[in-house]
Amino acid sequence: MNKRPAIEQLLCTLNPQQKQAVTHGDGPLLIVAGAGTGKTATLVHRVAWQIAQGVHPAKILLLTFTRRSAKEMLRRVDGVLRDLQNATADANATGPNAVAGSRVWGGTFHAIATRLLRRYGNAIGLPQGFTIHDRADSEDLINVVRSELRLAKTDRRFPLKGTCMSIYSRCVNSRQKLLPVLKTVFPWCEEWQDELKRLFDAYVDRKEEAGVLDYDDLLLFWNALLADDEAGEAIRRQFERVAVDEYQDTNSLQAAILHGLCPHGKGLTVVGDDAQSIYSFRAATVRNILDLPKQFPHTTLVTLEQNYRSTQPILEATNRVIEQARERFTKNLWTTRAQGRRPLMVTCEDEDDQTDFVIERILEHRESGIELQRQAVLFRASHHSMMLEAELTRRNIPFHKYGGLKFIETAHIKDLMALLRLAENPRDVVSAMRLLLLLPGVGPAKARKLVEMLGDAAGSFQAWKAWKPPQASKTHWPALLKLMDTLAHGKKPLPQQVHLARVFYRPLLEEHYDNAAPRARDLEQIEQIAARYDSRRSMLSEITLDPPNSTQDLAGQAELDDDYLILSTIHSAKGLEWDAVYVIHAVDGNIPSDMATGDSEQVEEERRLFYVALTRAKTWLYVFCPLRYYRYRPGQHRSGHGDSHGYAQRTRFLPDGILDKFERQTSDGRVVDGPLDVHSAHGVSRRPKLRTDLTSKDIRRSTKDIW
DNA sequence: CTGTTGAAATTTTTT
DNA sequence: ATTTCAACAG
Repeated sequence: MNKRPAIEQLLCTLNPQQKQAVTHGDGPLLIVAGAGTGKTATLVHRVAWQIAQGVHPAKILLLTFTRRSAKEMLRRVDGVLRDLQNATADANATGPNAVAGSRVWGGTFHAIATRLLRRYGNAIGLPQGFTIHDRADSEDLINVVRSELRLAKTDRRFPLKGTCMSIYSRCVNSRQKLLPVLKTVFPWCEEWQDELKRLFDAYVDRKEEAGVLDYDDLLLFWNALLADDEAGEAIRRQFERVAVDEYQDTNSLQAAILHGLCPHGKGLTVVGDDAQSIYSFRAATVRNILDLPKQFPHTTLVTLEQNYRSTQPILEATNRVIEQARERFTKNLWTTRAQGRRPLMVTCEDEDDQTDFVIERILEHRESGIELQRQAVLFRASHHSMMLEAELTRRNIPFHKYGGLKFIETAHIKDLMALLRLAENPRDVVSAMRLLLLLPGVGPAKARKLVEMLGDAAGSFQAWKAWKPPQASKTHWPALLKLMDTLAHGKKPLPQQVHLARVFYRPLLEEHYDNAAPRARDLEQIEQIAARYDSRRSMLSEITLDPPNSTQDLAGQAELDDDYLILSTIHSAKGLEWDAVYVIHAVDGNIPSDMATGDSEQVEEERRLFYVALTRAKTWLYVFCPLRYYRYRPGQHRSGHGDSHGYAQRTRFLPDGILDKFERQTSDGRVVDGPLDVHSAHGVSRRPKLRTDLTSKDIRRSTKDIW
């Protein structure tokens, strides 16, 4: 087995720290990797190196934060392996392609959990065909229980379903009891402790009866599986090596799973950056990464500090931002990309101004050779990009938005999915209720009755044959019976099943929603992509675990050769990089979000979030601060604009002391030198009009008149 | 029992 | 602006 030359070749592109990480043996390894330090490359090479050392690919598990990064990593692992094989081909050292055929296991915790539970689930009494509830479904089910327990109408207001779900989820993911969770995270719900307990008990029972798992269950059951003597052992044997990306954003339950996978840390590699932990709202805890060496005493620590992404001026600015953090982060990022401009802080008059300026700059950069795909606009909350989206659409600039409301979460898609899911799992009460309530003349009472009938008949839709539908659903009902009968057999090819469901649903769609036509087109898209899945079951789980962001996303390759701009929430931008990055709405109240200024822990997380946004930039970085925000006061008539507005403050994460790391401009192109005067942006002549005829301000004015 | 209407409360980030 | 809840008409 003489693979030395090829491997040496593989390693020569790495710096000494990266090399150390890649060639580390099988003791527990913690890689603390600052932003842009080649963390993905290191992880990919490590996997390749392990395979070259004789570990079978199928025995390597790669846990990533998103499906997107899983795909990217697997692609790159394949690439490196191919290189390796080509290099060793003549030495005939690789043997009969042990490698090319079988792939590394890769995916999110939830996706991997699903695969393992389908395979080993019966060891802990899980039905083969369990369906998965997304967040909204889980809330619906908890709402059913909530009203059954008559918690909905108490004299004092009981927490809403979303809040209940958050509390439950927090308990599961942080592996804490209800009371401490209430005390620390939901203090205003503390008085409901007993009721919440009853609620959660009943909720768990209902999931069990329905043969359904929610997101939290996927982790919970995976963890339970590892505790099972036989199944746990089988899984541990299956994975000799486990690597986890973005470890700073894992929670206690996920840490427990890792412990179950690698009881003594053998074969475990963990990568992360404590300065980039931004998911505490999902019960992620930075303690996981900080305490790993305590958990596994023999842990080797490797720190990556050489940044390959950004220019020196950008790094200087971002380093200053994170230095302000209450907890000190010891890494000091440096780069050899010395040349480059300081990041630009642009003070705009208002959001319209910001929109115009951002678009103008994007087009300029594109003209100078940076295609749209290599540019991204980042923002704190999904709706912050609404005006920009409207303007981009108007100007026919293609864009792709990540984060925010998912296409899959729209009502009509959920309706169709509920129908398919009920066929897959007739015990899925939430799906059944959703479907039945669509029928005219059927309300909660009749729907509940029908669900009960279905349950008594052990999920056979024959049970509905005898039921007499209300007048309004005379035609729908027989059609539904026929449809469910066909789908339940599951004999027909999947695209045809979706087609039948779609045809049945069409009239209901028109009855329930105003704009039926575009919605119907979305459903056609679903039918189109159905052919890509092996089975209805895998289609349903994959779509709930990896929700496509848009129909374009679903369509997949079709759009790929077109160039499009990236819009993304900062959270969704994690781990990615672009040549030009525009951070918009960098104003107190947005960054940090008003919702998160309660305690300093939260503010610190918002700071890291801002840091994540800034460190996405390779060459060009823009930060925008609109000064004036229009206030929407319902009831008060607004004539024209400017009469009801407020002034915003630049984000507190860019205090005066670090502004020298930025170039500063107002949106009319003037460079500002002295301390920023809030009013300096006013009354100055506007810069020349853009190449298009109207500015967004004109548009906004015209839409105001319609209201 | 269903479907509609109006008033009141809430308003982020995601697997 | 959207979601939730209670009250009322059919």
